[in-house]
Amino acid sequence: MNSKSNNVHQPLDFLSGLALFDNLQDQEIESIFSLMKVKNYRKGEIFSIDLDNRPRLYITYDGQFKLTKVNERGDEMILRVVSKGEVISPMHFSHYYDVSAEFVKHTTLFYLSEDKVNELIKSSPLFAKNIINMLAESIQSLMMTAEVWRLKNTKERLGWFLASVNTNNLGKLPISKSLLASYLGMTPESLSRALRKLKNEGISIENKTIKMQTGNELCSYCDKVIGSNCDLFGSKDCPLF
Amino acid sequence: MNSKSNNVHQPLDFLSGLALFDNLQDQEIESIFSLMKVKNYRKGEIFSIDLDNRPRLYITYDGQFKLTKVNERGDEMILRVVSKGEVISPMHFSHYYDVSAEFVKHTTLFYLSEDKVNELIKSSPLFAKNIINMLAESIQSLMMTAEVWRLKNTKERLGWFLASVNTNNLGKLPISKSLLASYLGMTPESLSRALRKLKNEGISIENKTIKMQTGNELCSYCDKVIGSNCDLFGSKDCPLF
DNA sequence: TGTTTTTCTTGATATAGGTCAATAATTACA
DNA sequence: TGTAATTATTGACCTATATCAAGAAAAACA
Repeated sequence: MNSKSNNVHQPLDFLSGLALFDNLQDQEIESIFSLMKVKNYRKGEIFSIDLDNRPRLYITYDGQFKLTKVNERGDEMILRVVSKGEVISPMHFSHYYDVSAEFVKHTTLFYLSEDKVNELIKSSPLFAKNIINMLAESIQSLMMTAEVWRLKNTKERLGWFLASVNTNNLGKLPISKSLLASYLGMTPESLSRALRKLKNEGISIENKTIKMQTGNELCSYCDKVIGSNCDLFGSKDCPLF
Repeated sequence: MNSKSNNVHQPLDFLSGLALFDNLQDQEIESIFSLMKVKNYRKGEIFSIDLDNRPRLYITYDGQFKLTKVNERGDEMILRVVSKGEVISPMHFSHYYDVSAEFVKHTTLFYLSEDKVNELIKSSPLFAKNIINMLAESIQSLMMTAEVWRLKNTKERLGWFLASVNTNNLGKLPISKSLLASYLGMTPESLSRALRKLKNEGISIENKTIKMQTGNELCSYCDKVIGSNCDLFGSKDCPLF
């Protein structure tokens, strides 16, 4: 990748902060970085990940996009919202599985070809372990999402999402309400009604920030996976124990 | 593992047929086999995969079980039905994610501890690649299931499942109707009604076997991922192209 | 082979959440 | 700063599928 010499460190620092490069030496990361290509996408742009351009691994250097699947009727399902620092590897999906990336913000992606990734896996057991961890996280997140869709009603789904945002993003909503509705598998109308119900329980959103009356109202929507990086987790005040 | 010397080859042959051991040498598989433990489960038995006994990788030597998640209200969601030859690796789930294995048939599992698996990953890039493939397949299957639940109605869900059984299991239903209903996220009543609608389209089930009037009625419920191992796939008779 | 138990099917009814349409609140833009 | 465009909210209504209850069919058992 050709960058001006004065800002070449910025993306390198960025990469070494990612779990995908955990335990790798700086020079190793640097050599991987030299194999990467960059691509920019404008807000609103859609990029179909199909047979032609899938076999890759993408790293989100900046921006945000949603990974979606659309059926014949035009109904859309959001598989994942991918933000800065997150990795997706469509190279690990079936070659016949068509998904689309729809960019919510102006986005810069770094990518590695399937072959390069597989070479790295072969040559570096540490990198292989990081890839395994990344896939494992993806599985965990898909299982959680499945559970949320299947076993929770609209209010519980929203509560669950807010609880996770509250522990992992300091109460600041990372996405718009309509994107959230779609991500949670409901209409904006239902999200609005769910929000009203939560307001009765002391939970509200004021310009993209979660507000609570006493501060622990969302605990009843938490689970052990999202709660595991909460300050209260496991303490006597945590209702999960 | 201590087996009688005369039937020790049977499980070894079984293991070398698994994708998890692709490209590994016989002696390598043998040495992995010697690290494995066996456990038998009776039909109906439930085994909770939680903090205490999760960090493992399980191989289903024989039988069948469902991997389920239950919520506070007692609603159950089937994440996966695991049959002979299939592998699950709860060691790759979050340590706080509680799932249960409920045995549908008498089942024999082989397992490896998390540490052993991680050692193998470190020492064998080929094994690491196989683990990656296994996780990737798991991701693919979870994405498909999510799509089925979210974007298809009951009739379409059933049609999709039957189409996949038809290409991958020669039209023989691998599970009972009530288990199927639960797997497809509907009640047995809804499954029954969906089946009646499909009968009008020339698709029916007669003692656990799919019957069709002309033989291609299920094609309209197929998708590229399940269709990719169908004889018609890509031909002029395949409606997906 | 008959009897019990389980599984499946059918009909009647209930309900969560979708759709449609109108209005309100934001945000973008000139 | 005002106007247009977008996004969010509310209410009325509708529909797919769950629930409940009864009966039929199939499987298990003795």
